[in-house]
Amino acid sequence: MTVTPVKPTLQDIAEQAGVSTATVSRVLNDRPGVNDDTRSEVLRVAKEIGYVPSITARGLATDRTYNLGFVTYKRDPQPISSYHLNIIEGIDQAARESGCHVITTYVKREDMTDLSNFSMFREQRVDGLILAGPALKTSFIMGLYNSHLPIVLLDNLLSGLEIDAVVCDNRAGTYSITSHLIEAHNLRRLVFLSGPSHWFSSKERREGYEHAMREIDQKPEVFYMPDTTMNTGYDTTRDALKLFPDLEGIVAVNDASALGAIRALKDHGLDVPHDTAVVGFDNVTWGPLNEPALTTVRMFKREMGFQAARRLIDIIERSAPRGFQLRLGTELIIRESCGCPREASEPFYTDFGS
Amino acid sequence: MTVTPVKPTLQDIAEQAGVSTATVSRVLNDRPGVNDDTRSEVLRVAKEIGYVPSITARGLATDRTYNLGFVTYKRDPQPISSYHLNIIEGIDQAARESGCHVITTYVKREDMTDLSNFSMFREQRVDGLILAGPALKTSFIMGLYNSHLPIVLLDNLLSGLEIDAVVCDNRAGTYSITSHLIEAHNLRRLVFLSGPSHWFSSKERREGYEHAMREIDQKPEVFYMPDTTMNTGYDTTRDALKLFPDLEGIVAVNDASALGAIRALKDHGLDVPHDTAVVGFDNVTWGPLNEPALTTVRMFKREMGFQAARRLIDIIERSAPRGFQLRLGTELIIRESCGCPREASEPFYTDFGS
DNA sequence: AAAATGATTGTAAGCGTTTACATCAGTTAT
DNA sequence: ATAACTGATGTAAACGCTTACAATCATTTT
Repeated sequence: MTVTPVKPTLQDIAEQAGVSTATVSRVLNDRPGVNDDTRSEVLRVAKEIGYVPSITARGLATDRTYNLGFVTYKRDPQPISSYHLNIIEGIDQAARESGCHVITTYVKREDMTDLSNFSMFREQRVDGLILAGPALKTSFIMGLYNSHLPIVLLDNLLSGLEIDAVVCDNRAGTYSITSHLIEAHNLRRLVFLSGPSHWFSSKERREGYEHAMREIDQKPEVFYMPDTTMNTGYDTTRDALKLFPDLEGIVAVNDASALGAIRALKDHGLDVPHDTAVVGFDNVTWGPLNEPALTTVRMFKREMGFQAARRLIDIIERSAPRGFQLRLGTELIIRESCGCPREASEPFYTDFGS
Repeated sequence: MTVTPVKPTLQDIAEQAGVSTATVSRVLNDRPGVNDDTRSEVLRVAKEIGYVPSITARGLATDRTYNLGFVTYKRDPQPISSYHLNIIEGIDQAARESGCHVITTYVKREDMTDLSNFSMFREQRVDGLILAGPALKTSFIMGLYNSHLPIVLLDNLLSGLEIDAVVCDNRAGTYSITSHLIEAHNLRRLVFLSGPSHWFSSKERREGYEHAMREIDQKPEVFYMPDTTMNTGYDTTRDALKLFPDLEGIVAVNDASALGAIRALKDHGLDVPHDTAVVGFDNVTWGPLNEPALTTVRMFKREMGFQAARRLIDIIERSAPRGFQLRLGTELIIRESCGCPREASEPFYTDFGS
């Protein structure tokens, strides 16, 4: 059947349809100024010979790659965070809708020191970049920004810069979940487990917590952690317990550290949520599986990814004005770790179902 | 500083070094037959003007994209499985080592019906494809295979075909974990929760279980599930309980369904592992956090991804002979859900840490 | 009837590489 | 001294598209 698996080109269509390559190109790109009969004939031939455009050739001619880059951080030996999975899903969809594909890469700390390590990427592979997460170095981001490659930040923001970003309303999120602990469960002595103070989302989340605390004239107590992993959440909770033995609740900057906190409290002989409430932020898929099921703030990661990609494509294709910041809302997910009664159980949308 | 952000080309190097583009190309590709002085001068100029090759142009000339595709299945509304994360990590690394990048995409059921839906990918975007997981349709894979695009399967195998694959030793894995239940915990009445019977890994895993059961002259009891999610594991376990009220243990085809099984047993008033043992396969990151911590079989996913990518690159670059099958070993991870005592706790390498 | 307009199509020059082939200057062999 | 080789380099044609510009022809306008 496929004796000569030689790919048909624009040229071939042109010959068989008896027109020039220019016309074929116009038809294939839906450009105006082609007679309807010609158009349909070209389309027919294209279909008949199974034509597929060469993205490479098109790329060379138009100075594009039709690829979007998704860059995020990886800390050895931790695995890549599943946090990104939903984001990628959104990015992938938006990309498809515009005929783009997504190249994903995971940079380590050392990869960020010199941009030229990253040059294959930066210079040639993609039309633009989505940079996700708080752990990417500012100097790294700035370098990219200065290179004039279109970039959009996701769940991060560099203040004072005309740099596009999509984030969620971190402040409102922690404010509402902290308020929930205060109002629904009558708790007051709450501490906040924060990520590094210069991380954008940590900072905003802390502010939401502080705001809620001040409303009841309670002094905010913040623990800054070097990272926001479960292990660190565990360790930091032990510290917190020493300083505040009468702790009533922990507001964690993310779910991972919240889960660590719960472990630490349990190991310390405390009951969660009876003795101490714990809440997180992120709504990881394991949340409902934990005992107690984790109360948390959901961020719409899929949507964030989608919007970030959309934005990036706008910049690339329409050279849209830069410096947009899109802030998405959040949703309070009440489960048990705050002290609420168990609800009818939700289906398990775990992300490891194969 | 960057007044004219115009990318230097081969041409520019050639002019400044006073040689032809052919020579520059030879130098840049480490080809022999260039005088040492010329070579170093070219290199110097290239560095000085900050030259970076255009992968697109090179691609057009060499008929390559220097991109690898990673394709896997996504079932709405389930999120993308974190199962892939470790695999991707391995792929990414191997790709980098060969100057390639990885384009990831998630196909849905309907995307697989017609290969031309997938054509952008198939024909132009990548030099080869890694197809992961058991849920990709055989017709889809066959279509790709027949298109002469280099592909390698991961955690899947199409028998009777000269198609490259990297898999793990599923049989040995379930055999050893089933034997563990039998020998260490003296259990006999064990059922197997299987994925669809035509899924490669499910089939092999079932065989390992059956082998162990036959060794003790016990009739294997297999439940075929339509998928291997936690929800389905939950439901199927309820069914199993009806048929076999005196069940002593469940060997699940993967961790997700094992976790669902544990839930179902608990909801049924049974204690795991005291009344019923449960074991999984995969070693997902949630395993150690579950109560009881999950006993399972570890597959070296990172390594599998790495090897698959390596293989693919070999095929692409050296047109290595086709039809290799690489089978990696597994590792028994003993935790509590089989009935073993709690060990000193491992660090939490969750995959949701920030 | 000449000129202007507009719609359709073609021509050909890129885009930045690679590479088959040609060239040229030294060597070495005759 | 000529022929034959070698090693280093250059020439120019691809690769498969896009697109500025030119050309053609049928209508309209004057």
